[in-house]
Amino acid sequence: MSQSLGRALQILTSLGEGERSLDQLAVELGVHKTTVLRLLRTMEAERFVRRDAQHRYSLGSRLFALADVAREQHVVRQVAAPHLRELNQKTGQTVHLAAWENGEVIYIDKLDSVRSVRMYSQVGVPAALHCTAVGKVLLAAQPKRQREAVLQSLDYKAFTPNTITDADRLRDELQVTTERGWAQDKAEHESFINCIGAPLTDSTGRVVGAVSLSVPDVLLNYEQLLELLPDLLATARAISADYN
Amino acid sequence: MSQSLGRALQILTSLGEGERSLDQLAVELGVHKTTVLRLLRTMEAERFVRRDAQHRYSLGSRLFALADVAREQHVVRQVAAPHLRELNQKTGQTVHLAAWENGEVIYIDKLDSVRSVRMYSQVGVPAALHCTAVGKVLLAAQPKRQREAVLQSLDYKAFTPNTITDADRLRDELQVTTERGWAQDKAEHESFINCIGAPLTDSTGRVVGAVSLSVPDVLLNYEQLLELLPDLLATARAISADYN
DNA sequence: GTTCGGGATTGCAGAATACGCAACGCTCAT
DNA sequence: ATGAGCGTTGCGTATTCTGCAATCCCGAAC
Repeated sequence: MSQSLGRALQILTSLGEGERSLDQLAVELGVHKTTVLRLLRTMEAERFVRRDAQHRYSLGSRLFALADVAREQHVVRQVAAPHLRELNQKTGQTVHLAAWENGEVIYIDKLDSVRSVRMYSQVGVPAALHCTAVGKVLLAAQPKRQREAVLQSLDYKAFTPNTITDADRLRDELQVTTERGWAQDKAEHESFINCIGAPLTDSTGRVVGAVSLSVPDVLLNYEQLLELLPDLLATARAISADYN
Repeated sequence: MSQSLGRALQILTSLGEGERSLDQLAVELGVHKTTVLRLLRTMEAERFVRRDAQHRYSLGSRLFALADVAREQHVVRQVAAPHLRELNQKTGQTVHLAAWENGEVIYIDKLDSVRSVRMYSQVGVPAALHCTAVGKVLLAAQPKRQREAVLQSLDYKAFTPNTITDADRLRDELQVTTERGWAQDKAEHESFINCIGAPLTDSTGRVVGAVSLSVPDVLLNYEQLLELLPDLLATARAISADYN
């Protein structure tokens, strides 16, 4: 592992939370100002960070440019996008697209509900594995070894009273998920919000992503949400079919 | 300057053009595979890159997450956004927002024309300084020393027959720009596309950005474009006023 | 099932590189 | 004027990075 690069990435992450001055960053990383300065210089030269007139640093424009491509490059996203829009319009509810990345489940795309009820998901950020529909779908699809490893290492934070908080119950839940072909989240992550999620597969049957519908209780109760299941599954199938 | 960090940024830039394998990257950078591997590992750990099952590397999700914040953070963009939308809707033409960053002019935001005539600008990417309205506005606003330095170092690439190709003529043009308070681009960057641009100032009068309108000749000739000048200037004033 | 080959990965020793110290400079405020 | 608070620079040291060579892994071909 490269030390200086690691620190540089820390800097970027930190700048993601807001502007910083030179030694604010030095203190945060616990290194000498000089070190931070040299890293910032390097990143500034490539426009990964920018420095304003008052010598405050923030994220640079090369980052937007890259991010736009990164998003587009995501093959899953490309083929899924039109179908997600359709599902979003037909149901009027919040639609999520997520993919397995590097031992985590990451939200790749999000289409908000027409009634903008705020949800704590964000594109590019990892989803909890034990209490989201997409998390369960993707975890259930992992090879046994990896799945077990993850089951053991999760911290099972209880977000709501319904959250599954131990490996055994989650293992059972994954089993059910695999068998019926979709996952549920009955207010396990956010109180009063239920979700259902389905897997996306490539031509070989390998799971490459997950789609989900999220609906606040006040709009539809869980049984009413289930009436949208056929739409969700149809969307998942359509995306999978497009995904040659 | 940090060497390893520099190489890491090169890797990211390269991945921005598409997926790469380990030694594709090694060849591209002209370094040993080991070196590339260590850098990739570090970035993978922070989700700046991801690796698929076939060991091909691509940009990771941390990047989207950061970019979203970066864009929002851009103070200019925040206050400008609603006004730009308004200008875009009123005129129906392509609107650009750009800012000075680090010796370059970067497009921060772009709202397309309703008639989607394609333009070669892209958010996050630098604009040419000698042949775009935003470039002229922002260059004209730089302190003399820096302005002169830039004037000398530009390469004055001739994109069209109208492009200004030497420092002296550009210096005059900047002079005019400053005096009348707005800049023109009469098909200097793309043939058949004219632009007008105006500066955004903060409360102290310092120029913090530029807005421009771009219209293809087939829709409006230059004189007709000038009829939109009051709208452009009004928008620029409104943004500047909001920018406390 | 075995062998082959391409690519990824690891250990290691040498050397370039990044590190932190300390001194300097700059700007702003008192 | 004077000083405080930051940012910046030069430089010697040793830590970190580098590239080589050997090894491993995985899939393909026989």
